[in-house]
Amino acid sequence: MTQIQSLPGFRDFLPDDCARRNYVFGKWREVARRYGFVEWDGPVLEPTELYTKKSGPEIVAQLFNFTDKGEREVALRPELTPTLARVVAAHDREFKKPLKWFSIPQCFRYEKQQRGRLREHFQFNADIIGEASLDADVESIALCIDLLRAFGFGSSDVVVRINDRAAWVKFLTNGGLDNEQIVEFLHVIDKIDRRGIVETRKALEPFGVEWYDVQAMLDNSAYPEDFSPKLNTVLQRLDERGFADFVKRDFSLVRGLAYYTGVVFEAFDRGGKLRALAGGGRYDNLIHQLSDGAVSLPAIGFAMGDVVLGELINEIPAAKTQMETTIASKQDLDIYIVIAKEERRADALVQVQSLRDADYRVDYPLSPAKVGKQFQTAEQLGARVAILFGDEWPEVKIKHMSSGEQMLVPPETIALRLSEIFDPSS
RNA sequence: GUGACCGUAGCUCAAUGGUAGAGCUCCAGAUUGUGGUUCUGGCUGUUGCGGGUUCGAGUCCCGUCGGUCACCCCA
Repeated sequence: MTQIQSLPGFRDFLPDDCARRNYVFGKWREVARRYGFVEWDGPVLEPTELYTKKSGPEIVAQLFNFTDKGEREVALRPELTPTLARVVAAHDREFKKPLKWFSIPQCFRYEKQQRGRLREHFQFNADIIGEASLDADVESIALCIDLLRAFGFGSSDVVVRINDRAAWVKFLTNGGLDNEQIVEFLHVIDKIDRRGIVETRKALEPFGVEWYDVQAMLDNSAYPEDFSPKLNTVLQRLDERGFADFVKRDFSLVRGLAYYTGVVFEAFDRGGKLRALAGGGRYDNLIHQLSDGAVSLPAIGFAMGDVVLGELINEIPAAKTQMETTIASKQDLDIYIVIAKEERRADALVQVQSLRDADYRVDYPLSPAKVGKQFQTAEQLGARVAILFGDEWPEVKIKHMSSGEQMLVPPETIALRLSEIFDPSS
C-alpha cells in the first residue's frame, strides 16, 4: 500500500477521539473560568528567534522549524510562554493587573516520539501575570489540582509535588557556590529520579557540598523551614483549602528550565508510571528578559498536556467512566424519524425541520430502508424516541425506545407529547 | 540523534521455510411495518515497501519507511 500516511507523531482525531478531546477541553475551560481566568491565543507559527532568545541556539534541534517563502526563519510553537511574554510586553498598558489568562494551544516539537510524547499535542496553559503575592502561587497550584479533580481523579490517583527553588539557592549560596555552579547543581538534582542516588552523589562531589546536608534537604528531614518560609506558607494555604492530601513537598523537584525563580510544581500519577501530567512555577524575570527590559512583570503559570492526561484517564476507572458517560449523553440522539412509507417522506421532513428548530437532536434515513433497519439505526444512535410515518397518516406513532411504549397521535400534538417525555417537570 | 523489539484483512491476532486463516466490525438476508440477542451468507490482503538467499519466503539476510520502548532532552 502506497497510501499517504499522517506524519510521524501527528494524530488523526476520528469522531470518538474528537469527542474525548472536546471533553478534555471542556473541563479545562470550565474550571479555568470558575477561577476567573480568561481565554486567549496566539499564532501557531512564530519567528524562530523568539525561542532561541530564551533558550539559546541548541533549542533549534528540538524545534519544528523551517524557512518560509519570504526567507524568514520560523518555527511551530513548542510552548506558549514565549508568545505570552511577547504579547504581554506588547500590550502591557491595555490590561489591569494581574492578568489571569489561559489558553489551549497546539504545540509542536521535532523529536522522536515515544509514550506520552508526540510531535504535536494540546497543552492547557494558565498564567497569572503581574502579581508577586504568594497567593498567586497558591491560586495557580489550586487550579492545577481542581483541574485534576474535575476529571475524576482523587488524592489517591494524583499528587502535586512542590518545591521552592529559592530554598536550594539559599542552601547552596551558604555552601559557597556561585550562580553558575548553582544552575549546574540543580541540573544534577533534576535528574535524580532517572540517574539514581549513587550516580547523583558521584556527580555532586565536585561541588564540595556535604552529601549529608544534601540528603537532609532531599528527604525533608531538615533545613526546609529555614531555607524556604514561602514554601511552608504555600503548603499551609493549600491545606486550608482542603488540598493537603494532593500535595507533597519535594526538594528533588527543580524542573529543567532555568528560568524558574521560585515555587515550582509538577503533577504526577500516584502509580508513577507516566510522565508528568502538568508542571509549572514562578518566572519573575522572563518577561523582562524577553522584552529586552521594556516590561518587567512577575509571573507564575503552569501547563497540562492532553496526551499524558488522556493516558491516566484511561487507567483510572472512575475518570474513564465519567468521561464516557459525559460523551455519550452529548452524542445521543433525541429523536429518530422512521419513514415506513416513502409517500410520507415529505410529511416526515416537515416534522424533522420543526423538531430541529425546537432544538431537538433529530436524524432520519437519507435513503429508503426497511423499517427494522431504521429502528436498529435509531437504537444505535441512542435515540430516546422514534416517530414513525406510514399507513397511520394523518396520524403518527411515537415510540419510547427504552420502554417500547407506543402511542398514536396527530402531528400537531407531537411537540406537546415530546415535551412530556423530555421535560416531565413542566 | 543512538539502541532494542515489532510490522499479516477496517480492528485484535494465528500460520515447524511448503497452497495465507480465525474472531470482531462492516454489508445483505431469516415469508413482505418495529430494536442492542441468535442464525445464514458475503466483502477485503501484491503479508509496510524494495532487494537478496532458496526448488520454494509471512517466516531467513540487507536496506528503507512506519510503530513501540529505552537513552538523549525536556516546554
